[in-house]
Amino acid sequence: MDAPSPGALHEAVLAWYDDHARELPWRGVDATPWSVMVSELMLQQTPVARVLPVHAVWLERWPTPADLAAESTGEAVRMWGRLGYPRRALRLHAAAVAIVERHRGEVPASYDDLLALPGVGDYTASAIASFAFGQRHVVLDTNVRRVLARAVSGVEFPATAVTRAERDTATALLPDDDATAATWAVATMELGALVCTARQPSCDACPVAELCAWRSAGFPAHDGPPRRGQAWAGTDRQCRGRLMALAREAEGSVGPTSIEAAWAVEDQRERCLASLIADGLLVRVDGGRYALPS
DNA sequence: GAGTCGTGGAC
DNA sequence: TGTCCAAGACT
Repeated sequence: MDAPSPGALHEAVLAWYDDHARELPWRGVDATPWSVMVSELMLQQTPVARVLPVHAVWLERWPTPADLAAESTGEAVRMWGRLGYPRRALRLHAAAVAIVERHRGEVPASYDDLLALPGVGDYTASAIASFAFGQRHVVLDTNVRRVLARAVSGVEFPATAVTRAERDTATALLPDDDATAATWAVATMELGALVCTARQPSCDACPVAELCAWRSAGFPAHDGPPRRGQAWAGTDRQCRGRLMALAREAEGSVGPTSIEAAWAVEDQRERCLASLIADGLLVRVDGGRYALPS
């Protein structure tokens, strides 16, 4: 079956979004470019439900980039809590510093300026420019990629990495005017997050089911390389996570007894401590103790 | 371009 | 129960 027409897709998805969009703090009337930016960094590889409480605490405490920039990186890491990938907290802090230094404390509106900030890649720069500033950008996150793969290309999952053809498809579907393009971006993301989900899509509730190329093809199963899962038990990531949890929860520094109890394998433990220090997530203090950077 | 980097909920 | 996966970035 041919790919659905852009006009039909737009109408169906935008109408659905108008009725089904979640009310999220970074979408509210009091959202700021900074609150949008904080949400985007937190949402990288992290579900909305877990971001909500941390985002609220962060914006209460650091309502502007300058407020965060004035803090220690260790405090940012501590307040990141258990969101995961704590280097994002460092990058957000570094981005706040850069915003103060280069942009007079205001989150920049241009894609290029955003892309130059730490922790901001193509997706995040496009998302901030689109959601916070109402600009027209291709916003290709995992949700949008899956929606387009199914509805337009007729396959269950997109390729591992973004392809040229995929970006061309998304570009061709982008509405012409800024405001509609921005709503289209958030609407397709929402559709992927709530309806066109990875494992059990709710096609019965999908506004584009009648237009969907994957559905009309009979839901062919994924035909690419196996999507490998992420190993966890016994990995450096697990070890680093344990060590960071110790440091976050400590009043001051953490001593060797706690550290050795947290991870028994010595060479791996030492390697991870070294990598955490290299990342700027930990510092070594006197007496073989470790702490969040002050 | 493939590996690495946390965490926890859902099924 | 173990597997999958969640608004990616960086090297």
